[in-house]
Amino acid sequence: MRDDPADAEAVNHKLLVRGGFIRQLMAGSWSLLPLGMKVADKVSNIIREEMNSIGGQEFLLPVVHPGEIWKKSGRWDDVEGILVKFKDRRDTDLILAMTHEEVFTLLATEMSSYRDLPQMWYHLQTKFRDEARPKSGLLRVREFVMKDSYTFDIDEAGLDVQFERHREAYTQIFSRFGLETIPVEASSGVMGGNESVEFMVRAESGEDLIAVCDSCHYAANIERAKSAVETIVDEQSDQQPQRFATPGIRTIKALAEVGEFASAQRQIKSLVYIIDGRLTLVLLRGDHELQEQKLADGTGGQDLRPANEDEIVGALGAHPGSLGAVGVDLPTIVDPALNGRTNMVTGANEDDWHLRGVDVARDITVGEWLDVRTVQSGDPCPNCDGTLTLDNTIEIGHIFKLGTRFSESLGAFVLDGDGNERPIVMGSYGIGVGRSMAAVAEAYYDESGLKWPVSLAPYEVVITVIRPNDEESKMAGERLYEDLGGMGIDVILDDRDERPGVKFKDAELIGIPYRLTVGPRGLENGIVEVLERGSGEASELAIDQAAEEIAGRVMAAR
RNA sequence: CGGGCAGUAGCGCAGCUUGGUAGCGCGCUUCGUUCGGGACGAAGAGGUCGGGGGUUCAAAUCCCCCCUGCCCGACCA
Repeated sequence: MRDDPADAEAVNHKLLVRGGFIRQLMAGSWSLLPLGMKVADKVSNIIREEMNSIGGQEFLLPVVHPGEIWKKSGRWDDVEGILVKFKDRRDTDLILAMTHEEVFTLLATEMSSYRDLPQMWYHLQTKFRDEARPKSGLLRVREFVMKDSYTFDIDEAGLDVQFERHREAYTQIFSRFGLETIPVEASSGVMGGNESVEFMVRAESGEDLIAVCDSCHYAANIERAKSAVETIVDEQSDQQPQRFATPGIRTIKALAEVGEFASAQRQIKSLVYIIDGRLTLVLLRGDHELQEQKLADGTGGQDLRPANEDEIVGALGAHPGSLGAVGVDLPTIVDPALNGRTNMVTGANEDDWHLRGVDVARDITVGEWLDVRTVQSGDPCPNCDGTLTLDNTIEIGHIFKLGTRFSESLGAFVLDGDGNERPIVMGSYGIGVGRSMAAVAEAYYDESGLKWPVSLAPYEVVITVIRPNDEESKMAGERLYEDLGGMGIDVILDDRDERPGVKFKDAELIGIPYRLTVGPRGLENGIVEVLERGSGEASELAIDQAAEEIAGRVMAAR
């Protein structure tokens, strides 16, 4: 294809489609073409090598599962929405696997002794998640192949070891992909594990924000990131809160314009949430944003949503824009950035009125201090004196300490050395194959097309025969092809009867790392030309040494 | 699920306002001339105009319903 597909926005989408790697079937669903298949295979094989090297054993589990085991694990109801459920001819509930904890755990029930542990099992298998909004080519899809591994240990200490092994293997895998990953603390979400680390790659099209410290190693997903609070010294006020009229003012911004005393930093933002059915006030500094995931994680709330207007008016007697917590007897969660603040401004729970002179400690009944604010770029690091910045990233791997949720619900117990029955302690670890391809595409490209690293390139070398009708050129090209192939190099011969420019453009679009140009002009002098796609560097090699020299370079770069 | 944009040949697009039976570029086929960075000429092939219904003598074009894709948001193991 000469043109980018019109409906593509993301780089990986444009170039992978244009270069003939993938084709779309429907939203979030892609076919791999032969070129895409070759890259996917290389991704998979690198993952296999590294998984095997840390003691992983490869399996292959089914994609369609009985609904029953998902009911047992509790996920049948937990993940409503993206989990696809259907029935077979016998009216049995079935699901399409979105991951494979249940089935692997079921297999683990065969083990009965701590002597069978530890285990590390993995497979590369299709997952289906009915995402609300697939997008950005292969970055966010509904059907995809994932390497997922699962570890089984007698105790937390064992889990820690396997978790660390995965962390190292993942770093190694991604570095072989040519990607620099940032491991970040992440929220475990519905999984409820106690620790999880995501591997993030910086990319403009990434949809995950992470906070990274510029001086220490602190890095965390925005859903979890913390920041230190800069000290703010307020003017003291001995006065009780005073009402003042604020007709028509409904936003922090509008209120801030009333005067310096009401600047956003000096306002208390009052949000109303329904957490597991309980109406709860959440207070933040005016210029801070709530991080809903932190609220969910911090409260352990399963079902959490903003209150609607009726609920708010019913509970507080005013509409959003005039809300406050002074004198209110409701569960109240307060962000620590408000700790010790005095002389603040907040809503009076009466439309068009606010309060000033509010002293948090004196005037507000704090139910719980909980860090629930969203970290902003420029915030101080929670660990050191550094400053946090926010980066757009792609999540290409995620590792979880699962604990015993699945082993307990599905009955995977073993006897320990003292003869006591104990639930197996589990971990689960995932890498998306297609997403890895997309992330690499997003990282390595230019205006001419893709620039695959040698490790993932569909072909390592392309031999471009300028004039395939010229017998000498043709023979030289074929000879090189045979020689390189014989040395185990992944090589393709472009002897199509096309004009040279067409073949050059195609090689660049597809992103093959080395191009050997064979033409009459070079052959006269006994040379072939070498073009490195990555650097754009051109050089010449004697024809009879070219194969060996290039093979050497390729192998060094693998 | 809410908001926006779009669906016409394999790809990129025009035509729609003002109804008259579909066009351009690239690609494709054949022949010729070419041949070191997306060649040129000539002759061709290729279309249920996303689907259904309606209005009309007549619908790509007007009206109604639906489907699909992309982007933003909500959502997100």
